[in-house]
Amino acid sequence: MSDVAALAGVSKMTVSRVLAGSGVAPATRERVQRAIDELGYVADAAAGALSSGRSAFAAVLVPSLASSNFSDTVRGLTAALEPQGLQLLIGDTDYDLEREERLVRSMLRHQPRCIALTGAQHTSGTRELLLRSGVPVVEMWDLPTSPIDAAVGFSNAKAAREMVRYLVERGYRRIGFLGGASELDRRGLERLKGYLQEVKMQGLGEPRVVRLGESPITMSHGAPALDALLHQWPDTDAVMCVSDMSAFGAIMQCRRRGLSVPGDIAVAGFGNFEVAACCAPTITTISVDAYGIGTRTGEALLAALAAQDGAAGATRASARKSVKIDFSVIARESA
Amino acid sequence: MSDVAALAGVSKMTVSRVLAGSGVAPATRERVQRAIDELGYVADAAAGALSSGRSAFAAVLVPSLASSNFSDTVRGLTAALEPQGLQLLIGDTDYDLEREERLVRSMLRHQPRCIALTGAQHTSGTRELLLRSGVPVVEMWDLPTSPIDAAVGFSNAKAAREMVRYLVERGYRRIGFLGGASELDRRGLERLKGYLQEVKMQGLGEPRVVRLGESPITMSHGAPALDALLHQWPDTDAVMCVSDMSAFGAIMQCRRRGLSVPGDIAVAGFGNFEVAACCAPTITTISVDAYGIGTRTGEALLAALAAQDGAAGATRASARKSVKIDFSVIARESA
DNA sequence: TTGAAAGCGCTACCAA
DNA sequence: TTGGTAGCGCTTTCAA
Repeated sequence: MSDVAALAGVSKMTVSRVLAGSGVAPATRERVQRAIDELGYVADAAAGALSSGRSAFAAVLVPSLASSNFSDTVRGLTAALEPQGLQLLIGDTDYDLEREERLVRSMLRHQPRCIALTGAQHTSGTRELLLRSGVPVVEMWDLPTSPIDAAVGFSNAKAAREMVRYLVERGYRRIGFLGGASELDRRGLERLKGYLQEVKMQGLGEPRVVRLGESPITMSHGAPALDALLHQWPDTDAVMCVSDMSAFGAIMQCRRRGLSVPGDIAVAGFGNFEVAACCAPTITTISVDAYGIGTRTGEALLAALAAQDGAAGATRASARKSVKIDFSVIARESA
Repeated sequence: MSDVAALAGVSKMTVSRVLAGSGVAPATRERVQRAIDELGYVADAAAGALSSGRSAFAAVLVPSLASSNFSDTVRGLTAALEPQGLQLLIGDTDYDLEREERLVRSMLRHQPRCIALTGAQHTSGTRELLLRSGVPVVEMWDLPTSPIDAAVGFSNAKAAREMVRYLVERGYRRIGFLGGASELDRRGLERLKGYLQEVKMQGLGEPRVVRLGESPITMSHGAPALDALLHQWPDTDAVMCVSDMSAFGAIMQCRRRGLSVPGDIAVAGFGNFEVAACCAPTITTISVDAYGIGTRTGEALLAALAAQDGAAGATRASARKSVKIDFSVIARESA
């Protein structure tokens, strides 16, 4: 920066002002800009952060980047935060709460302005780190009973119940559920819980649950789970799956077994992934606006930052609100 | 840090050493650690970076986080770099070279130790920024003719040619190609180029190419492209697709049209995505080790950093080597 | 509108 | 093994 200042014949302070875009005479500004371009100067963000006491980072933690659900959410966050000059610091927890804590600690070292986490469950260490840091936090994809700050999500249990009701309305009675195996995937467990509640409520008899393998749930979970379900309960007339991924795997397995979908057995998914719209048959599913969760989270984060800047009295508690995201059953061919 | 030092009854320097893990007497170390825990102290990475002149960041740019290809590569990079204490700074270029340049500039402000880019094509501004920064660079997923530093990838054209040869061996002659529409997706264009070369080489007559819509190629591109292909060349006996995504869409469309795969028409994909293994029929494809590209890139980056530390004479040129990643045709049911 | 000085929190370096 | 000092490259604050 000294070099730039010398070349432009101004002080470092003026260069700093040009970079920040604040009150500099147009002529001076242009001279400085020319010097910057000529030298290929790139300002050091670490020095700026240290000096000003505020970084330009926003931290985001998702369980998996490979899931289109979460990568859509990250895109939404990017869309909301990047125009405000925030740089995303993205971390992949791999559905591991210990790893989440390590990542939170590591990200906190960079003094992020705000942080977005996935889910309502975290280690006590994570909560403590976050609380101590004083950084605005938004939890996504769930509606925690005791949120750290704010939350943007929906009730996975309610969504699953809605799907059961949809299937019942369509005349299905012997409904199975594939998924919810892993303690790590709380959202999957919530969906299972919703299924169990509604099966009881509707008096559909004994629940028919096949718990699949590890998170994240992938397409390949679907086939063996369907086989297991039909082995134990051969008269099952509909299956709902914890995710469109496993629903797809199940449908392909039906095809291999010579079962028609939904003629012999109906199959429903969750998430409205691309495969649900493209598969033949198209897959009935729950649509959730993953991208919207990202943008809404971004907005909540920005609001918290604005509150911080504005009223010094704006307490953490005042920002503690939940944004409920809509979901809906998308009726397609498979159920 | 002063607070921690005071509480532990040592100097700041000793606290710094405990954090860095270097020569401190066990008793002192423990005392300091207790103080750290008690105060919930989290070191400021920006100050450390400024002081030491080196950050703990490794920058990564991929065209899209939603593609499992690239998210696998990011996982591989994480696996290689995180154990070395490097924190990934992940950016999503959205297949936009201008955006890539902006992201590179923005990341360079954080003084990353090294940077991984996707593809061989970049704006001249990007190249200049990178060259000037002096940071080790690895380009992934391609083998550039004039790499910036090092590269880890494969020839997408050669891979496509191998697929054409495979189809010819299987007796197909009237082979179409779906994809390669967007100038933005250089790897898709390379695959198209390989198809065209091999079709000529094998004397298969007029090429049958349907260029699909925008990047990234998704499942929904497959159906309309297949329709267009069969409309223009109804006697086509095999289709190769620029990606498993579109291959899947094409196969589902065949099903809707009552065409059996591969009986009436063979379909091949590219990338060995999960859907290729789970679809019925399973999809013949080109397998590329996306995760391995990530780990190999990470290793190349670490080697460059080690060289930097070691011999001061280690020039940029000395690191300029390409790592060739293997690919292979996975023969499955669809072709 | 511009400049000068102080200092952010840490680590490199040298000394004890 | 430990401590003191200097300074990293910026922004804040105040003065001109």
